[in-house]
Amino acid sequence: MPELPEVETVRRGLLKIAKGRKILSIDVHYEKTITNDVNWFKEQLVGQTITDVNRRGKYLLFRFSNKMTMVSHLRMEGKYYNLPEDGEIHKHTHVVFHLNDDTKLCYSDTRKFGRMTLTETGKELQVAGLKTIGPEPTEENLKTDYLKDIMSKSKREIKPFLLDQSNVAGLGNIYVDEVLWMTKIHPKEHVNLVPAEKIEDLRNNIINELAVATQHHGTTVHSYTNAFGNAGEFQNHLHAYGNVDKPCERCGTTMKKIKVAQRGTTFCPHCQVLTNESD
DNA sequence: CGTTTTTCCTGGCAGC
DNA sequence: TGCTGCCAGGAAAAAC
Repeated sequence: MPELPEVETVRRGLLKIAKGRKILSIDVHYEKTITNDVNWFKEQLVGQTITDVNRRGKYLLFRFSNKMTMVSHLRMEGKYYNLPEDGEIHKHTHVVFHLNDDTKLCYSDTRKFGRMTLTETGKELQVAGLKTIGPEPTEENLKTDYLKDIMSKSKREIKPFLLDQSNVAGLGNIYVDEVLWMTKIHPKEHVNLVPAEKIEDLRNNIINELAVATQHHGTTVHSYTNAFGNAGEFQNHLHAYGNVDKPCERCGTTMKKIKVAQRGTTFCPHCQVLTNESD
């Protein structure tokens, strides 16, 4: 499930194989992937050149020469891959962009959750999701005071709070479990009860963890072939996610898996304790 | 308005 | 073997 480090890895791959290429035609095999009218989508993009690919949170932003932007979200299993023009597309390929260098850029998505939305460049922040997106998890954009402020105003459990992209952009199930383990916060802790010094710690851990995971090209959970974002090996550096029944790397206590807000959640029951249990 | 629940999907796997 | 049922999960939409 691609989170910020994986999406950033995909973006860098796309720059190499798509930037500067012109779209000759587009095949759409599953119309719901495109949230616009499909014919309008094709009319706008055929003949245009991909000038750049940017990212905001987990959203990819394809820039085109006609001042249009395609917002692409991979959700659970969306992936881009490229083939020679005469190559056979894989199962679950929903959109194919035929490019002017005798290749095609393919989008496949087993669970069909991913979406593409075309909009005028400059108006992409009006697209659902981007309209309410929170700050990027970087030194410059994610300030401790901001986190302290929004956390003081909410009584939600911290796991769904951090998964909510309107609070902080880019975190998903894997990295939320990681940063909560690092910061020693129980995933069900209510955010208004987290002490100030832990909020600063949490903020630093979020920024650092996502940056380091990006350096490792992200985490590969399932192995895919011919898809970007599958080169990552950060799964070898995870401390919580996927470590159920293993000893905590800090204290040796057996890691537990529970459900928090409908999400599978792995944590250390010794290091990560609820406030009302410890006092 | 803030928060929780439901919905969208398919492959994989447990259980019979 | 083949069937049923359940699970995984990001975020929009609906419900509360």
